[in-house]
Amino acid sequence: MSIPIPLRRPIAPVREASTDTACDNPRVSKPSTIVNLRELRQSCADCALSQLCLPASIGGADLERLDDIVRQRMPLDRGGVLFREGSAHPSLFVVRSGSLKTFVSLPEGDTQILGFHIAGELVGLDGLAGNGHQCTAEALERSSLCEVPFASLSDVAAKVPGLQHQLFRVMSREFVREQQHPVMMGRKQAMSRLAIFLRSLSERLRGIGHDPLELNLSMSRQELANYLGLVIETVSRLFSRLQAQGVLAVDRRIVRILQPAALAALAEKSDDEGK
Amino acid sequence: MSIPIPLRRPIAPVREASTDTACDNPRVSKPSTIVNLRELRQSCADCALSQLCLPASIGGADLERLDDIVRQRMPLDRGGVLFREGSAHPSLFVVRSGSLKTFVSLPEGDTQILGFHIAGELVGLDGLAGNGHQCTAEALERSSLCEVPFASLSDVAAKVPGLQHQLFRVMSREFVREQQHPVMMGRKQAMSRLAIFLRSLSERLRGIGHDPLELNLSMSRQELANYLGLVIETVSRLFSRLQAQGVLAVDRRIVRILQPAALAALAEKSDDEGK
DNA sequence: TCGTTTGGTTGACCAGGATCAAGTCGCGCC
DNA sequence: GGCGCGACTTGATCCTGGTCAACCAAACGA
Repeated sequence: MSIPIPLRRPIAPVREASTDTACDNPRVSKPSTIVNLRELRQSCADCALSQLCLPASIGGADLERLDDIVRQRMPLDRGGVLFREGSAHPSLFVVRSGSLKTFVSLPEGDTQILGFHIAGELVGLDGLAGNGHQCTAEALERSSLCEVPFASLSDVAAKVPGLQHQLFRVMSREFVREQQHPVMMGRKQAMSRLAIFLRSLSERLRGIGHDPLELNLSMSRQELANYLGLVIETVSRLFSRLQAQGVLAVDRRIVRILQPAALAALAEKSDDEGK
Repeated sequence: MSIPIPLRRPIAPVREASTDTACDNPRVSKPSTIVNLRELRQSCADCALSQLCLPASIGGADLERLDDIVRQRMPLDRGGVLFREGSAHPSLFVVRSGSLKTFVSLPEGDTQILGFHIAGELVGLDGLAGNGHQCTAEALERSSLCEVPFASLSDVAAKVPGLQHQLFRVMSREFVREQQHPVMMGRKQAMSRLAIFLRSLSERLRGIGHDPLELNLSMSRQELANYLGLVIETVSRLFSRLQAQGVLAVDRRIVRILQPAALAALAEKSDDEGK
């Protein structure tokens, strides 16, 4: 099954004010992709995501060393590519606002989406093994990110033990998150898969202070189906069924969870027993 | 779908000589689970896996600091549990010989196998996020491992930049390996899934110097089916079909790849086109 | 040597989800 | 407004893989 990759918009820096919601620090005002140190330090210290991100439990002086190497990227528009499979000079990215997908391309022209990434989540861990990035990361909507070139990160982490430790923590956190994907795909009932996905997204939104019952899906049905290992028609039917049962209120990509308990039951239902 | 977890054999240390094949260094001779420093240093330096493992590109003096914290575990028998979901004091493990599976338990009593791990591979990355291990690791056959308590590892990595770097590399390597699981599960044709698995295992065996065409499966059909997101009968039928087509020679758990090209074609066949 | 057990294979049948094919809706554009 | 397009929905049909059940064979113990 192939996903038609939408045409890429140019990735050139955009100048107008971004629509970030997760952070409320000063806007970048220069066309450069690297803001000056003063602005940056402030951004890490003030960032609403700092507790989820690298700065967590790092003191003021050490935080400056981190600031030295963190680059704040210009916002990426929908379809903008953060990195591609095989690209050298890998970086670690933290999503500040918006959302991305990561995917690999398969021999016959198919793709497999590996994950969706919302604010506070790391992207690019696959690039640290020394062979460049192993997947492609693309924005699902206008998104802003912080970039940490891996080479510098490694250096600074060696000098700042707290950062090293936190880096291990967040890497492990992403590793565990990734493990949820095969758990979901292992379910043989399509309904379970969707329910697991919705609950997981709901929890992640809660983690960044959003209403966990109001899901604003940034991915298309096609992308969601691909991620779930289903076809688009099945996903569409599942949404309709959940809407008919009163579990969800679905309005295009806006999904409201009306009966969290019912959704949980669907997610946990095992494959064999009572279908 | 539930996997019946086999009865655990006692995990008590066993004294007789182990059957390791990957390493040919001196056998542990004391009932203690920690061998003395002299023996250990030698083991890391001499270990056939050192290039895949943490010592890679670490010099003599630094290697000793690593040796200080690496514990060589008594071999685990089939069914022996390395760690369980939720267990505190997480460690990183490197498989020296044998093989393990990692899995999570699901609400309704089901399980999902997350991966099979052969010599040279890391197990336990899920435990570094600070909430203990998030899955259970169990030996599929008699296996020996090296253990690195994460707390000490973190300390030493802070002092040995080369180790820190190598640690990032191997973590990323395991991260990428893990990403192959959903790629495989995303295929809708059962045959593709099995073919992808067999090829991947074959490649991993090649990486540790084994014959890549002679697969000695250490997991049961049940475990394999669970990993692939299929039922045991389907897996059994697939093996029979591949045998009938002359692609494989299957004798219980010994699988010989007779037509690597045919297997590759099956693995890469996309879901839509031609069947 | 024979039961017994455990793991695996094979067959018959069925159903859930894929496929194929029409619609429908929302939205930008002229 | 009306057109056209892409994203999504819905229906009808088919087929792969799940289910249920019987069978087989290697390993083990009495």
